[in-house]
Amino acid sequence: MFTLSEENYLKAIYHLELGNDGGVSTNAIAEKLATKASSVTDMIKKLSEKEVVLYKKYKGVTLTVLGKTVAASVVRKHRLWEVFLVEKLNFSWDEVHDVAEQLEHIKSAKLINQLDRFLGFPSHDPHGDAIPDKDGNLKIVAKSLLSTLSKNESGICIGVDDSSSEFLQFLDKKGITLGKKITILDKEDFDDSLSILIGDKKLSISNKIASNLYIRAQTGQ
Amino acid sequence: MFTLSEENYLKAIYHLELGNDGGVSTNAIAEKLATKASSVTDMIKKLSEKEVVLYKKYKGVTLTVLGKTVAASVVRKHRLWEVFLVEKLNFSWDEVHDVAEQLEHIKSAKLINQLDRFLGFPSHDPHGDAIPDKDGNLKIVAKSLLSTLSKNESGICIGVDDSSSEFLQFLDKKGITLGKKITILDKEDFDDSLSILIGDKKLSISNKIASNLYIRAQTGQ
DNA sequence: TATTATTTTTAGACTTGTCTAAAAATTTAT
DNA sequence: ATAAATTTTTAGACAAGTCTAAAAATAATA
Repeated sequence: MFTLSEENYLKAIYHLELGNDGGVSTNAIAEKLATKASSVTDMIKKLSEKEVVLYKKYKGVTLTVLGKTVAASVVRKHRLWEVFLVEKLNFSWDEVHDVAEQLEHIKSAKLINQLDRFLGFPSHDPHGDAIPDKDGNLKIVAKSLLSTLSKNESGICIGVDDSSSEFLQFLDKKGITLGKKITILDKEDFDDSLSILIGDKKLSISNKIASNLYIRAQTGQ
Repeated sequence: MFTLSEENYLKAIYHLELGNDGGVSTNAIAEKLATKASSVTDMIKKLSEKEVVLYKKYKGVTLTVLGKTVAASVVRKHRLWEVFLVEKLNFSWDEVHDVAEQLEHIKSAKLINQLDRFLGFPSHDPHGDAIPDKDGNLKIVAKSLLSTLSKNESGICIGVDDSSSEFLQFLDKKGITLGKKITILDKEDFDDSLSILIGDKKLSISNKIASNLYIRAQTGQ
């Protein structure tokens, strides 16, 4: 069994590993968890003894297979609860994170399996992130940032990179939601802003926005 | 804000106060929480400083109005989650307690209000216990133990006193569920066992069982 | 009422998870 | 390649919540 704190460290390392290949640094973990490097070192030693991370002094950590399984299970719970909150309890997608951070630590295999079934075995959370299956495996979907598409290309909006409240609320306001088709009408060389078609609406969005939206590229137009 | 541990103490005191009138003793709390009297004394001091209990050395504790509100809110959450688990996730009534013990500590007013709405504002949990409203008030229903009824009297089964897995599973096996009408056909003087009619079935139950079942007494038969 | 038994509190210690400040190792830059 | 900057670790401290063992207060009994 793992404590709440241990689970949070494992989850942080899990997310950081997806970005970086190779070991995750002490400082990176400290920043992610808003804690101090010395605290991270202490916890890493504990996790290392529990054989969920591989640790060499000054060389950062990597998750073991066991560690990855535990972390994925926490992520799975987090994302399933997010779906529950949005689909069943009418939370908006920018309100779910803090509550899911708490719910992800509830320990009950039956609870999470039944919740999964109750929700109809969803594959993605409200932000478009894939939900790990019972064994911790993720279905990987080829995705690209909207900012990398060229003029006249189009794709389906499948997720966000930044999921801060501000950004999500901005998207709501503009009518940009998961599953909608987006077509690049024009690209401005000056500031890399885009003119896009979403549904039947024409919008102008900055490069910053376009660099935070994931698109499933479409074959053909 | 209250810690998980503080909430558990407040809940324990809340439940003990409903039984005893007057102060709740250190030992009673220790037994309820399966901890040591010395730990209870420590925590009581903390709760006293936070003004959720009144404490005089050697004289036990009582909840303040604030304390009662906090405790009732935890109980409210516990019971709403129990309803959720049974109604939506197909838990049986003997499986819900441990999970609800965890879920009751999740902090989010919106979560619990929306859950309440989602469940259709239930008034009772799966064991027949009333669910406190937002302000912590309980709807009090006159109830009597089945063992106190006389021959030919009847009533609706509305709750259990003992809610251990064993007892609940026993009731399931016998087909005794909340809402069913029970009529006393006969009472055995020798061992106080009862012959009852439940639905269209005749059953013989011991006094121990009858002393753990609550009945809403009916006017007339 | 004096003595015994029980309950409650205190004192000191331990664990978990955190912190600050300083030392050690590693990396970067001159 | 040596010095400077950065990262990481160690050492020691602290708060929360718990424990054991012993002392103090209260309750029960003779």
